[in-house]
Amino acid sequence: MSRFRGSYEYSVDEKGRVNVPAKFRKALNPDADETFVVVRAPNNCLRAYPLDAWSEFEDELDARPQTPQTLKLRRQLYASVSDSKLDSQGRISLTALQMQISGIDKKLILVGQGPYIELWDITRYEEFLGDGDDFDEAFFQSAQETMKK
Amino acid sequence: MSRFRGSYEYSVDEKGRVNVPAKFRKALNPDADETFVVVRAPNNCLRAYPLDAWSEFEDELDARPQTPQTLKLRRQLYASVSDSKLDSQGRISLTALQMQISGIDKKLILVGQGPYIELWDITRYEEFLGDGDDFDEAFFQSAQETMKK
DNA sequence: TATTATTGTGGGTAGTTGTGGGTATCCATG
DNA sequence: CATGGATACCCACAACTACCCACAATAATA
Repeated sequence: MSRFRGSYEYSVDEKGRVNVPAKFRKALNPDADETFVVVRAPNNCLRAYPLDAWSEFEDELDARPQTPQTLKLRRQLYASVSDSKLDSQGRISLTALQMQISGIDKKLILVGQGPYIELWDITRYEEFLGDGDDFDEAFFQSAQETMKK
Repeated sequence: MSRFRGSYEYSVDEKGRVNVPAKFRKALNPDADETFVVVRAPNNCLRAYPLDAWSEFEDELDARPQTPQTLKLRRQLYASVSDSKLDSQGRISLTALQMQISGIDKKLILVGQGPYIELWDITRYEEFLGDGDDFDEAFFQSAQETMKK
């Protein structure tokens, strides 16, 4: 399974193309067929899933009972989904909608989050993390959770 | 499992490379693929986990339900994460962000902490420890906590 | 204490990667 | 069929990374 770690600050060109860091490309599972699925995620950022991981998620989504909630979620999710194969220079491209939602226009940051990558407009990212430096607090809380096992 | 003991005072070069003490390299689990995952830790220091140990933690993190809280924690954690394979001279490299957070610029100390290594700017480390020698107190307090369980 | 081997430090260099453009091809539309 | 817009492909330059080698410092051995 693909695992992404580290954060990289890049830029989108005027055609909506984003370079995927070489490290991420190397970490990409061959089953993913060089393809990322980009989708909207909470806090107005984007996520890029390797195709194979996304397919699994889709299967799981299909299996859910069709309640009004899941139906709504499916519609909202799929509205923003695009799949994008790495081009010959190792880039993927974002749709206009995705750029609009995420506020990405020039500088962005790609953050490896284990099984997927998050894409943020650089300004929004710093704002999100900068809201009070409660890192230490969060850390100890998490450590506690882990220990519960 | 890897076990690191002892502390070593080294220096970062202008490219952000840090030598890993020979003793630590020998203690590294072969499963770690010569790779350390460096991440921010409490008190503005850094931790280096062997890849295999870090992966276990990631699996546990992935298994958690995606609530706003866990998402934020993940982001805070991953914001500073990098993975770094030992180069041909047995060094790992720190990112600009990691050096900024930890204040490491020239001299640093690597402290073996059992399953992981802590990296401190040498000045901050001495300040942190120097704030009153409360070793005895800490020793007895911690021993008591352990007994409670 | 002398000798040798190992380990830490500091660059230099070649290859890879990121950025920005240009050009061709395809598709929808008039 | 012609036109405009979008997409994919290709190339060139700049920047960076990883690799290599040399030297210094330390530790180990006799």
